Amino acid sequence: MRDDDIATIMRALGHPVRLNILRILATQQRGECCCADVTESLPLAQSTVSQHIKVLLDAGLIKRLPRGTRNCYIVQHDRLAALGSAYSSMVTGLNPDGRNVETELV
Amino acid sequence: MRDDDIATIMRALGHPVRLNILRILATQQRGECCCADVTESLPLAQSTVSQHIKVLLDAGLIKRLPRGTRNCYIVQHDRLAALGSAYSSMVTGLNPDGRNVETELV
DNA sequence: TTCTATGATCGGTGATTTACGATAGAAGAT
DNA sequence: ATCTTCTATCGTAAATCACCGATCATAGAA
Repeated sequence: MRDDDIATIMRALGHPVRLNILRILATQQRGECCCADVTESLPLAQSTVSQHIKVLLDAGLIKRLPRGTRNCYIVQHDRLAALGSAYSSMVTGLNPDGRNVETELV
Repeated sequence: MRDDDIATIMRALGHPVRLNILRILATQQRGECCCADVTESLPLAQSTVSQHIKVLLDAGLIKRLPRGTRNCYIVQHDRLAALGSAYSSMVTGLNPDGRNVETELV
C-alpha cells in the first residue's frame, strides 16, 4: 500500500462524523440498508451526510448496494484491516530498535 | 481514546508529506537532530515543513527537543502505538461477527 | 402516466489547509 | 557587539473542506 493510499484512507477516517457513520453502518444488523438511517442518526443535513459517505466510498471503506429506490452501504472490513496492516508495518518500520512496540501482525 | 482524538491523529497522518516526515525523523540514527535535515530531504520550503511539523506536534506524534540554536524532533512511538491500539479495537467493534479480521491486540 | 420518496449532485458560503516568501528572535560564533 | 544560522511565525493566495438548501434522476406505488 502506497503512502498516498494510506494518507487518503487516514484522511477519510480523520473526521469524527465519518467514524460515526462507519459505526452506524456496522450496527445495522444483517448489513441491510442504511443511508436515510444514517442521516436520521446524525444532526446533519442529508446532503452533508451524502458527501461524507462519498468520501468513505472513494477511500474504499464502504461499498454501495443499490436496493430499489434506495442505496444501502456496507462497511468494507477487509479494507479497514488492510489499513491496520499497512499502518502496523509502517510503525514497525519507524521503530529504530525494530521492536514491536505493541501490535503484532502481517 | 475518544473519537475526536482518533480523528485528529488520523488527520495528522492523512498527508503523504507528514508520513514522510515521520520516516525521515525516525531514520536519523540516535534520534539526534532533525528539522533543517527534514527540509533538505523534501522539495518544500522551510516554512511549509515547519507547518507540517506543527501538525504532527499538535497531534502528539512527535516531540520537540531544543538543541541550542536548533530544534530536534523525535517520533513518539508510544503515541503511534496507542493509535494502532485504538484503531484495532474500533475495527473489532465494527465487525458484526466479532471475529478479529486480522490484527490482534490490547 | 403521475405522484412520492430516496439520495446524488449542484451552487454557495465560510473555515481550514497547503503552499510560499519575508520577517523576527534566539543561540552560537567571531 | 556584531554576524550568522536556524526555525517559528506572519501574511497571503489558492485550493479544499464542511456544511447547507435546492434540484434532478430514478424506482416504486397509485
